[in-house]
Amino acid sequence: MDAGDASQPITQSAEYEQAPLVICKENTKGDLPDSSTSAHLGDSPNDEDAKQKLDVEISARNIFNNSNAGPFISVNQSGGVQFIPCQQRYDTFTSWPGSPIMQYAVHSSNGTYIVSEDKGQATAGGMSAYQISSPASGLSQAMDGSPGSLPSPQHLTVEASRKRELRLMKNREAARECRRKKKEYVKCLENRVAVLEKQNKTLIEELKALKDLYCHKTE
DNA sequence: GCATAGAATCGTCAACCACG
DNA sequence: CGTGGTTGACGATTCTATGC
Repeated sequence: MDAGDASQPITQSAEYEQAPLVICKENTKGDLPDSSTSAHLGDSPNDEDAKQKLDVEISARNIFNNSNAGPFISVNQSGGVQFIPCQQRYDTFTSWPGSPIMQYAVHSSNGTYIVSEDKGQATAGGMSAYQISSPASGLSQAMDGSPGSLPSPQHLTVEASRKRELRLMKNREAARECRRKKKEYVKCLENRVAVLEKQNKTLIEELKALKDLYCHKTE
């Protein structure tokens, strides 16, 4: 769509599909750090450690804070399992207390699981990611206990719980995607305003020039 | 450095809608 | 009519800017 075409009505779906023309400089916790932003580099932007830290942060955010990352679970050295709220993922991953030995993140698009075995390795950008099982087969069977047997009340409870978790996970990701699209839509509108304002200014100047020309001719 | 207000972001719920 | 996707609303949490 031509951003300068003001005569076309704006439909939400069309705008959502369009790539934003205005790239807003943002650096909020939920978004990836802008390369031009030095806020995360500390006091010395040229410092090598600081640069590496920024790379690590970008990697961590890419993996755990964007739309591809689902629920996040850690297993500590004593075997305890911890569910980590989405908002705490990034901080947890980059400054982990208690040295977890394993971390899991469900990959929504293909149902695989990302596994990090070593905090230091992962935060250094060398995170190992591989497929463990699909939720539809391995994990769900492990949770159900005995596939093929008659459903017991306990089984039904577990099944209901699993369904709820699945629904929550999907809705979580849907909300993320919805917000992303909304942001994009707003950016498109802002860009449209900028283009139309510029166009308006040009037309006003053009009109003024034509008026001057006309006045000189009639004199 | 600390306290605080406001902004930003997130997960969840509920309502709505489209589809099979 | 059940199911799943989308999105507004809400409360919780985190981040950021500002004043002291």
